[in-house]
Amino acid sequence: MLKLLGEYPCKLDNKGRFLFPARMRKSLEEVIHLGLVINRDIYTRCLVIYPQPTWEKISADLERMNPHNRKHAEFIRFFLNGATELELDSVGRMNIPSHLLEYAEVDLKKNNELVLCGLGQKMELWNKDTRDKKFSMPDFDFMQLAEEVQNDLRKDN
Amino acid sequence: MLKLLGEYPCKLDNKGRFLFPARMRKSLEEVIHLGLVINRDIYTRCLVIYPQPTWEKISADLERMNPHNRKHAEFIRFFLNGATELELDSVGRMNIPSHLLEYAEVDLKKNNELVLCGLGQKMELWNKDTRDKKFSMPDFDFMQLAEEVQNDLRKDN
DNA sequence: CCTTTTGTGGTAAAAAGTGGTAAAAAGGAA
DNA sequence: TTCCTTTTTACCACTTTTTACCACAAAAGG
Repeated sequence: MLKLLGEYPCKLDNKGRFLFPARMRKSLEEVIHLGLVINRDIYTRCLVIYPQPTWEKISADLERMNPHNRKHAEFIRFFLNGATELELDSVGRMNIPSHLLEYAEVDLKKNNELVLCGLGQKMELWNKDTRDKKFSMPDFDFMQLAEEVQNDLRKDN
Repeated sequence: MLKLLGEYPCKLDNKGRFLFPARMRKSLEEVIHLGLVINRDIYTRCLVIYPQPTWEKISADLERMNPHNRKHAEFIRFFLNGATELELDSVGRMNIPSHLLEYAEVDLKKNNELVLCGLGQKMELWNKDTRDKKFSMPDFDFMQLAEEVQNDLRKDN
């Protein structure tokens, strides 16, 4: 069972290739040979990287949707359009499609610093600036968020 | 059943590695081979170190959350991103990720003194200065805090 | 058809991380 | 106190990872 954790700073090289952090590669040892899929995150301006087994679960969910329902079809279109299979080269680099980089607000000319984060079964890839800004926003109050979430859980018991 | 207690002064070496105090290592004897997880504390600028069994309980709570609820998702993101598995080397040293050190206000250049405290099932790791300051704040009145907490307990019974 | 750009793959050097050891310091026991 | 053991510190050597380049092939443009 995958339990991806932690934050790893990383960069794009001058050709825009993304060097996958060695530590995270090790956490993925068991599954990385099956390949990775990268896609837009639905809710925020970051990218999500799924190890193949996780992606399969997501695919299964999509297949349960109704392609004749307009809303569902629309969602599926948008979602699948982003998704791309990724391969690492011998040094552990990969090419991220430019439309995805744009979505994540990454502009090679301005800034090549990214952050790769573990989220259990998947990973998130952020533009460092975007992420820093997000967590330092005045309306991001983690302590309050934590309290609210804890209360939600308590109610369920 | 773990009952971690006490305060231990400790330091980072010049490469930023944290030498786990020998006494605490002994208190952890039974479980340390399973590994440790370190994370940000939710409410204050210190780090929390969980022996694996404790971490598993926390993980179980997280899994009960709803990943499609935005608040929950946000919480999970921030919480899991901080967490990192740690291993001690043969001498009992470990590498604490730099983003966590930053969170705990530890700057290797300025100050490498830390305090590790036992808290029953988990441990807290503080920057010594931060901790000293906290306990000497004019608004930190331990006796009053104690009274309030005791009263809360009485109500619950 | 030639020139320029872009995408790939590779490599050498720099930087960071890892592991070990000797000596110093601290803690305990006699 | 003094001696002995354990713990910590300060180094050093080695390995891995990352960075910065370079070279080539394919594609694009004139």
